[in-house]
Amino acid sequence: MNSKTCIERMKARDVKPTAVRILVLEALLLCRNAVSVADLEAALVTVDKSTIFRTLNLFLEHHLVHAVDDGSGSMKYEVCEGADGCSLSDMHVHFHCEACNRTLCLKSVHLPDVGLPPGYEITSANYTIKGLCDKCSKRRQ
Amino acid sequence: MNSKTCIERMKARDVKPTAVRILVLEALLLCRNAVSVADLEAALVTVDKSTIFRTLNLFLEHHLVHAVDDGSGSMKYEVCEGADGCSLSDMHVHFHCEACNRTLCLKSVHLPDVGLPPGYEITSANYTIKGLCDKCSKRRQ
DNA sequence: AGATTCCTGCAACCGAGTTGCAAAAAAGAG
DNA sequence: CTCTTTTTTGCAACTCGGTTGCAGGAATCT
Repeated sequence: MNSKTCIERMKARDVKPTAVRILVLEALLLCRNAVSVADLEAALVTVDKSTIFRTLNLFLEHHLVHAVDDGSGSMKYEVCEGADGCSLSDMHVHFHCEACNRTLCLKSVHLPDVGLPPGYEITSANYTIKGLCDKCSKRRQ
Repeated sequence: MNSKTCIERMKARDVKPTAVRILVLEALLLCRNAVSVADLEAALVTVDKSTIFRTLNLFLEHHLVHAVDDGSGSMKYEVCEGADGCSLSDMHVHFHCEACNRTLCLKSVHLPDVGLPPGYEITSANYTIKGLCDKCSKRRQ
């Protein structure tokens, strides 16, 4: 259904749209939150773990997705929204729920700009907050 | 030399100061930056890896140290500065240099407060910036 | 001293991520 | 269309950070 937009996204970033890559990108677009390789493995039973890894790394290099380290032990991936990949200022804060193990995108909260000392070069940044999401904090009481 | 302050710190947080724990805490206090278990293992050749882990986890529970996930693949640890452990507002931004693999504490840059949606409970937060530190960015040119 | 509890070292294990290699698929040449 | 070359994929084996079970040792208590 949205395989067309998938293919277009890939072509726009110089990624050859193979069958597996379309499956991976579709799966990524389907989930609203940041997902792990294990999540993708479960969703795409026919595709091998190493292939998913290599595909995600390819997507990362071509700025189709970005990686979110939520401190859960496994990296999460998310499709870039900007037309030209994600710039740092487009990146948002993530919330990792320690109860349900989901990583939610707080898209409204952009990464606050911090003044780095001179000479420092930024390549990426990650602001992740851990705790309980609204659903889990309610359930606990 | 500062083993006395080590013992005091532990007692203040209800941690029995054993020989190994003093060694670990001393080593942590010695380094100005956040260090990994591997770093501590190298510094304390007589102490087993699993013991260092368990010691750090004990320290974490008792708020003697806090963990910094710098996205390098190995967790880093740092002694809490506040008298009463680290509150969230005392936490600072970290910079991980991808060239020299050090994790520097930008102690002057406190974690910017973000407005979370209602119902969310925070237990910890991590803001890590990756890139090149001043020394490595100079060396590259 | 003897019993109990806590701490530590060792070895084995787990899971995320990576790599080498060969088979399969796609692209290109004639 | 067929043969060759390149790219992609699956499999298995591996690395490494982190964890766990267990037994020996140290400390604490009576």
